[in-house]
Amino acid sequence: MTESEAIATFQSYLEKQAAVSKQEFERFASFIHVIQIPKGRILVDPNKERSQVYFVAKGLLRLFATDSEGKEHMLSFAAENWWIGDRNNPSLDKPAELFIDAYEDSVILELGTRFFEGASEQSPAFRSFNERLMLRHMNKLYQRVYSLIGTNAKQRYEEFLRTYPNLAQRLPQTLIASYLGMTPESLSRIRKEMAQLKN
Amino acid sequence: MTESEAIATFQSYLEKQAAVSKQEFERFASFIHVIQIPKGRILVDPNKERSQVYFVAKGLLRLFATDSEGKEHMLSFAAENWWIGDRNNPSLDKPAELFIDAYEDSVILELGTRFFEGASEQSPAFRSFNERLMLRHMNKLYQRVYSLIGTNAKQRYEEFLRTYPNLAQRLPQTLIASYLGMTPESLSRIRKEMAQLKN
DNA sequence: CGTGGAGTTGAATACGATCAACACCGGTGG
DNA sequence: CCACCGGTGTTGATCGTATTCAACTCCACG
Repeated sequence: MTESEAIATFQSYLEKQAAVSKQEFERFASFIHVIQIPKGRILVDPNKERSQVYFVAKGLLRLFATDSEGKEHMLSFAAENWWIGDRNNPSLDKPAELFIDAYEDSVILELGTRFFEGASEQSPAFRSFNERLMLRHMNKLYQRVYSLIGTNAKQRYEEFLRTYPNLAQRLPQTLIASYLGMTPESLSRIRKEMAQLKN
Repeated sequence: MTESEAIATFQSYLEKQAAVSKQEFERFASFIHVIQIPKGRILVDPNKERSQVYFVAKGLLRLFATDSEGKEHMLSFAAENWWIGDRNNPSLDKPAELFIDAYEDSVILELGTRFFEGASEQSPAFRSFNERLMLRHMNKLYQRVYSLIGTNAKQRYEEFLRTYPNLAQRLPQTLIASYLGMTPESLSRIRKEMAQLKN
């Protein structure tokens, strides 16, 4: 995927989802920075400060934290037409460090403060879309908190399948398990049990 | 606490935190609706649609979900100078229902879409403060997700004590336990263990 | 007083974690 | 072409953390 294809993807996304016109888009397109990133490469780590918001044009990124023992915990992921990033307020103060890396070869758009300021000024439609997006994001997080404090491992996995049916195939079980707060072994057993009940 | 004291509290909060001037404030103060709510009263329930954002001038509110068995799960709470609400996108689609109630006698400000639109138009300072507020809120949610998927019950409680030292005294253990995704019995044992280690 | 909610404690249970062995596959290099 | 390897997932056995159920204490409040 070329840079201009990536930008075109983004433009069409904003046109459809946010009702941002082509003309408006062109006024802030210069703040966009396209990045090609190969599978496995780390995009953001807590040492090298370079924490922005990213729009995924192609591929799959993940946001995770490592604990004191080096174990990784999936906080978030993003495939095509999704956003990811810690939106400039990094750090889970704790003994945890935030990373973003590419789980597949990806093409992403790096969007900094200047982009958001520019776009919000140039396009009221973008501003209100961005606000709605953040609200939706917060609601998803509440949903996830609820399922973590209120349901067991099997229910969480079932909800995951309902919410992200497509990603369930694309992500390895290890990552899904981590996202859901369980071990890969547990997830494997849950899947086995579910498969048996089908008969 | 009188209505005008409540509004004055809010005004002074916005002045200090958001750099909103008194003059600006007066231009959108008319969209504010003060509510006195006694301990135990339900403010928002999934049936009666009346879901806004609330600013707590005095008292303590909690946002919780009930599951299919009627058990309550604490999603959030708010004491003085905090915000609470599901910001107009209700519903954890699931078999869960969202409620907000007063855990203490409270005085709160009801802030609807018209308030946010008005304030953002009248005061750029408010708009940018509101955006920062949402970012901070999202980061707190990520922090909470991390502690739920990455740490055990004791660590979660210790983190809670560090993050909300004041609320730890004000909230009954039942609610803290629910907030942290454990049973009251477990929390009780954790506290016992911690008290013994002190000696 | 007496009643009910909150917290504590104990015993038994269960869910999920851990540790370890193995199967399966896709890719790499001899 | 096959042998080997590492990564991913599966399965079993055991362990441990947290839940469940139940009884009891302690207050605050009527």
